[in-house]
Amino acid sequence: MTDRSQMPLPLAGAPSPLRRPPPQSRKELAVRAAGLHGRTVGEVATALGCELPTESRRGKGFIGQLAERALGADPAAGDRPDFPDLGVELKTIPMRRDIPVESTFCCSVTMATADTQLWESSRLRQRLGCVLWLPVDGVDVAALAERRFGRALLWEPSDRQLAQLRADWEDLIGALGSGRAVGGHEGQILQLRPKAADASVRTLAPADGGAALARPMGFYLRASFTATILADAR
DNA sequence: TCGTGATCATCT
DNA sequence: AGATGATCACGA
Repeated sequence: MTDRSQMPLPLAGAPSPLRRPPPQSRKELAVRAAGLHGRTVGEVATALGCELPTESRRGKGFIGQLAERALGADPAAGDRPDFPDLGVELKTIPMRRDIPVESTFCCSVTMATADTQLWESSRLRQRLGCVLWLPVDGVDVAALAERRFGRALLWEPSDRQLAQLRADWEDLIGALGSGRAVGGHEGQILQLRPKAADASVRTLAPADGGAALARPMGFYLRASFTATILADAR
């Protein structure tokens, strides 16, 4: 049997950006991710034939999508995990001296049904079942191409972490479900923030006695929580 | 248009 | 400086 995952990465100059085949197991995924350790964004982009964004403002999400290609994530996963067959979600995380710099977007909130959702079947619960964290160093030190992949961590939340997540989720979704506006200051390890193309976007959400238009929101993990996850593994 | 990939930029 | 709210790119 041919193991395509062990084939050398293609050279630059390919007609279109390449994507590696999906990994067949979590083990294989972990091995691939380990292979990125120490490589720069520029090296990996060249190997896959990806062009680097020219302005930093235009580069949002680039490293995440590059990592998806390098590891063989399913581009059509939609709101399923990035590796649907493995139940694994991929998150690149910008680091500064071993500390996460930013919060981590997890998923959007279906505002209209915020009053009837349950934790166990929630989008957040599904997406955080197993996460491959891929640190990327040099966020404020190096140009995009010089930033370097760190040591990946395949993580499943502990019972305690799951309880923390659930408690925050229930508080936050409960507030939305009751028609209350929620800002980023609420939640111990999770937060709700606006998530839309711009500040004018509105969607239908529960309101006192009915429904009203509100800003679409997304769940984010606070950087302080992500720091504990990554620190536990070191 | 929505959801996912995040980072940017302003305010405190 | 850190955190919150705003914004940019892409694919289905």
